[in-house]
Amino acid sequence: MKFEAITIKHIAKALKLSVSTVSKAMRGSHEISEETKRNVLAYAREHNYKPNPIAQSLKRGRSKSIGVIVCNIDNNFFSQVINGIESIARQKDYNVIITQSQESYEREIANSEHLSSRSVDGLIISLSAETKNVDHFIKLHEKGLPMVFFDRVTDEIATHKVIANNYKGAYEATRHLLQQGFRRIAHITSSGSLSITLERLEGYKKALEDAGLEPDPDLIKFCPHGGMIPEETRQALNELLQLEQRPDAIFTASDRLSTTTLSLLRKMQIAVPQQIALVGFTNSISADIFHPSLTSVVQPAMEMGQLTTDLLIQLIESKRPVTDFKKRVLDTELKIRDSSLRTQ
Amino acid sequence: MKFEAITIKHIAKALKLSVSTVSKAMRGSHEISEETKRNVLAYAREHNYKPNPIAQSLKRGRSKSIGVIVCNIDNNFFSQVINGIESIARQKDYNVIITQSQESYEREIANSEHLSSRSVDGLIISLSAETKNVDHFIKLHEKGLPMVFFDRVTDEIATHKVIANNYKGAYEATRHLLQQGFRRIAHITSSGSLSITLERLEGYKKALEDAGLEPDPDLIKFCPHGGMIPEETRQALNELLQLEQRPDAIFTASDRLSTTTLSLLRKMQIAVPQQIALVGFTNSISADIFHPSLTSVVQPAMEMGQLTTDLLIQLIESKRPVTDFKKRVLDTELKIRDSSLRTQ
DNA sequence: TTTTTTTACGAAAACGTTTGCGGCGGGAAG
DNA sequence: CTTCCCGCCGCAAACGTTTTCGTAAAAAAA
Repeated sequence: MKFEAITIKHIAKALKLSVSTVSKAMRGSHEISEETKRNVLAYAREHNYKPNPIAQSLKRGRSKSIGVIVCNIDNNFFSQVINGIESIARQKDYNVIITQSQESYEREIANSEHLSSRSVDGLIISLSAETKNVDHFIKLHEKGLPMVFFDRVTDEIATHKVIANNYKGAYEATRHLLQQGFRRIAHITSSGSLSITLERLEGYKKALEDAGLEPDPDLIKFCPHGGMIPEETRQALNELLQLEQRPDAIFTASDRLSTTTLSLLRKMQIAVPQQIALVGFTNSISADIFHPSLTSVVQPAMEMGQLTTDLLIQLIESKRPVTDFKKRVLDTELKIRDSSLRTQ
Repeated sequence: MKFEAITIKHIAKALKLSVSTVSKAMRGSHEISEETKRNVLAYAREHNYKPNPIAQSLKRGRSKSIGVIVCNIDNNFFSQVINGIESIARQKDYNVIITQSQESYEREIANSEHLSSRSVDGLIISLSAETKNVDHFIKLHEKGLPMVFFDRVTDEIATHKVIANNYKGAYEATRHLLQQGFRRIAHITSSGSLSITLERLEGYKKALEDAGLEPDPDLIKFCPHGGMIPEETRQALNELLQLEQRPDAIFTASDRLSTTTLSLLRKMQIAVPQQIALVGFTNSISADIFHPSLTSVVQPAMEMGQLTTDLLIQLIESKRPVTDFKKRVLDTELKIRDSSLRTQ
């Protein structure tokens, strides 16, 4: 099954012109008479001519498409980011090719190779939880492939980055729990190799310290696979619950960890917030109908996607090599709901 | 900023061969000696040669990419479907280009034009709620562009379709409410022009009739924009609540409608299921931590995506025109949770 | 009128592949 | 000693563009 489109040749033949003339007319070149341009444009419009983007790509050496590597889209934070990416890309006539690493280092490498061999013009990346080594991206970056990181970024590559103010977001979340009177606040977080993990951890610790509390390593649990393996989260939670001094609140560091933790607590019949309070980083659109409604640190996901894409396209379209790289930090918002409120 | 890759020409020059020989060697042609093949393959591997997919596309007239049009990915049903699409596409070395209609007819048209002019080899489509007319797809289909519909399908185009058993899913959901003793069961659904809407509506009505109840038109509310406009859902719900005989249960027909309805009921302080019970079509991974946990009709979303993609690729790669089109119907699963349980 | 400039267009190469065909050399068959 | 065949490889065209360069004819300047 094939589907033949009209080409510049057909127009040339029909109008008794050369292909070059038609091409120039289509692009409004000054070396074509107004009359010819009108004729060509009219014919093109009438026959719904669209230049073949593949031929254009081959000629120009640019594909007008950008690749995206995220851990997974089945998650409100990332799907909102992608909404933002798409809106800008579309506006600037770029295609978006989305791939998912599922938090796997190997799949991240496979995706980056696939995308670059697919000749995307640039890459938007949020690292997988398993990733400890970014050589695969360094190699591509050295070859000149523009890339912008968001959310889970790396310091090893000099390029633009867009992140939320994770430190501040975590600080505020923890401070809120402290203000509510909780004292043994645990932290369930993602892989220790992720930038977001460290930043959020710092915010959490600082809030404790500012309240005169010493961060307790026993209360900090890492999930190396970012919660993609449910058992991982279950174990982290179990370890917390079996401490002699059980935590009275938990601060979870990502979307998936937050929902999984809430779900587990519910299954274990542990009342939230009466027995354990909960605050989580999440962009879930349903956080207000959770049981209990979940106090959340919300990231400006859509805006992050838009900003990231803007920066990437700037990079792609810049004539001269860019050396001035920005790290844009966007503020989060703490939405206080029931899961973190001190009862009685 | 450009990023030069190694081409067949470089290999040819290095090995003192012609480009055609290299090309044939790469593809294992029988008219090339084993030794030459070995040399070429070795050199290619060593220098990490990857054929330029754009040049291949131009030559072959196929782009090895498929376009997807869904209403929006910020929704567990669709993101799970896309997971399924991606897994098969990747496996068969196709790219996936995702676009969102946001339930808008105009954006759906714009997306279909954009994708087809981007020379995708085929289209995967779930219609927008606003769409009443599918001429834009008919035109593309007549030109020979392969397409497969899923979820929200149309009878006007003869091609493969993949849907859930909406009739049965709705029937079972309604019957479950009836078995729990509810009698005035309302139905909040999407646009009346959508296939899923009609099928679910039929299932709902049939269950009522089988229980000896007459479907009451006052209890059936349509949301022409599929719930993308929150006000729409609010109004539908308000109208139901203001009936002289208030419903004692609601059956919602889509992911977004379900979560929005639950959220509204909560804001209005209407106890679920005590005052009004709720069952909804939803693939939300968080349905079990909703307040109350939401009884859901779950669709096999991932499987639907996989099946759809399989069928599309069959269509794309088929030598002869396909005339035998299938409509695959997959069973849903009713997950009974708290929101539908009769209290006392 | 002759020369120069301008206008408007066409020819051809190039982007990186794939593929039909033609050719060269050597061994087998006549 | 010819003829034929076959294995192996290169030439060139093609996919649909863009772009450089060349060149007619018309217009302007001399």
